[in-house]
Amino acid sequence: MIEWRADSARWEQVARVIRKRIESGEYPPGRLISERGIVEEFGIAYTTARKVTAGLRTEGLIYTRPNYGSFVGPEPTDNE
Amino acid sequence: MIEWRADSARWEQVARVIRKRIESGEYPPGRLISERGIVEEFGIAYTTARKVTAGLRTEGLIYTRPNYGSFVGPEPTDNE
DNA sequence: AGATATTTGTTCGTATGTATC
DNA sequence: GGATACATACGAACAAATATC
Repeated sequence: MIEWRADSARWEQVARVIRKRIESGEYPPGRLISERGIVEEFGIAYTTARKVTAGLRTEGLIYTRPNYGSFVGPEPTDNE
Repeated sequence: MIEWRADSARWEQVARVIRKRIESGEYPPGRLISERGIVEEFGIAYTTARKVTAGLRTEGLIYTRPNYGSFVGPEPTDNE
């Protein structure tokens, strides 16, 4: 369970945890936990979980295939 | 960008802009810009954007379907 | 082809706390 | 002190695309 801190937004704190899991290899390249999964695990609202994935996406740490899922790693290109 | 004036509330100033767009036909009957869209475009807080739609709703200029969206025009009745 | 399950996408509704004028 | 505005978060409903069986 996360001990929420008052000095940063919850979505940022959750993003930090997931970022660490990616960097440590706990979340290897491939499918990421779903947004609803994040809701369940961290006990946050869906709208907040959306901000988590949006943040990680902006960082380039994950990419998202619409209506399907998010993935750890760089966005794949066409020719492959 | 809106140049905020001190003589009226921000939500009123934004409502005035949207009202003009409706009356000019720039916003035709049908779906209105979302509340979050208003937040983005005008650089105001969500709670303030809520007051904008509330005001336009009170005027009867728009109606809102909960959890779905706001629409330009009169509230539809059941029998049609 | 069709039904189903899964997942993301979008939107409004509501509440709380903080800051500023 | 009250009104206004901002930031954040939770909750809920529904839409739409995708993959699977």
